Amino acid sequence: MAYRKTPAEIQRLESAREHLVTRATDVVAEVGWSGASVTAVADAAGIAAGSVYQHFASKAALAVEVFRRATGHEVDVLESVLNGSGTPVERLADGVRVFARRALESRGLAYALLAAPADAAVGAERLVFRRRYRALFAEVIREGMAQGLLPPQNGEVTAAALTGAIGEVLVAPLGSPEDDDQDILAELTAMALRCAGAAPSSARP
Amino acid sequence: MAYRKTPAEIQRLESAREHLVTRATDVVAEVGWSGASVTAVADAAGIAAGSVYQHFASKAALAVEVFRRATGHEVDVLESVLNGSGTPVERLADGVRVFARRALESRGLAYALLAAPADAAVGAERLVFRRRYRALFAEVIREGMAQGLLPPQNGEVTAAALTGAIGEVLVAPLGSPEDDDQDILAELTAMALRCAGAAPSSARP
DNA sequence: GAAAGAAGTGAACCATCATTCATAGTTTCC
DNA sequence: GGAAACTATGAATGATGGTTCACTTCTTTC
Repeated sequence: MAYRKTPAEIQRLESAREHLVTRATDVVAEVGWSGASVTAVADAAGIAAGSVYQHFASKAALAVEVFRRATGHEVDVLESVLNGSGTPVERLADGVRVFARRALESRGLAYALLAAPADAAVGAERLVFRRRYRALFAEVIREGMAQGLLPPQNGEVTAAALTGAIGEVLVAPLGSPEDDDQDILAELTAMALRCAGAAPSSARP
Repeated sequence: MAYRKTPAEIQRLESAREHLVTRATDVVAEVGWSGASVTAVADAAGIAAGSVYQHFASKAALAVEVFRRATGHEVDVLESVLNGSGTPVERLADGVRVFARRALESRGLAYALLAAPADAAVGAERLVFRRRYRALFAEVIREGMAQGLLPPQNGEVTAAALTGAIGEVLVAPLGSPEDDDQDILAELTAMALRCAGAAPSSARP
């Protein structure tokens, strides 16, 4: 008499939700938050608009999930690089490089996550993640200072600056059309090291 | 028979428009773009909602005017400082300091202009002004390089980074509550100089 | 296979605001 | 003073897009 979801059914629902989040992310990457209406997202996922509400209480909740998923992944990657091997300065350079490369490889999504106008809930979430980025950078800078590789400074300020600087450089339609991503990457990394006060060319080759 | 606006009438209309822009700016500074509905703005200016359309073709046009007015002023101030007296490095430091101080003095407005979610027209305008900030910084950096005060670098990238870094530091609710604006200002300026690669303490005292 | 419980559907609903417009009020000019 | 030209008003209008819900379709259980 009692109806209980069979494991297969639970699995199916779970992957339907997953699929929705994935496709919603695609839509956001392509047309930005503003273009990602419930209808558009539902269409992309191949379900009815109403069905979105089987998985999420509101559009905002879905948007937040999309943001968390994508950004969380980037934070994890950055964290593992920043806590990897090498001197703090080398790790900082690697972190910036990896972060920027990934962003340049999927510009649409990067723009949506970093800068595009978004609804309030996503905006709030952005602040949370910015703080996490900042904390990660701040820690490496602290280590660099402790080891005498970086000059004394307010690590929080530098970390915030790095976060902002990287975002701006990646998002701004810089100078000449397609100014060669390789160049941008190199310049950005060099800038980040200067910003933290690293001695010139103390980074990994 | 013909009706011609008398000078006094023209004056009255002009200052009504002015008053509207001013009050709209206040509203935006207080509650952000999202809270600045036509009704709210009209109320603040003491006129009816419909009257807004005597002065502006659309809400977006008013928003753009508010943004241009406020941001244009900041750009002018920055420009005059960056083109002032002293070495390029000193001027860069002064520019960052002045810009940041002004932003900290009216945080609400600064946030609205720099970072707050805004409608598309304002977003587009923001890009335009960001480019102007970038150009201003880039010029000083170029001069610094020419005079051998700054190391070789892609000035556009550094300039974009500075723009982003300053914005982020100013907008982020940094670390400890009220971390003393004076400190933030000093650290931010120091960071900017490092970022451009200036030799330590080559700035004005 | 049939009843019960869920999930899926999509058209209708509704809230929010920007915008309009019929009306009222002002200013100009003879 | 009064006609003409214009400005101000604010309630009504309309567009957008998230959310609901009566109904259909699918799953489970016996």
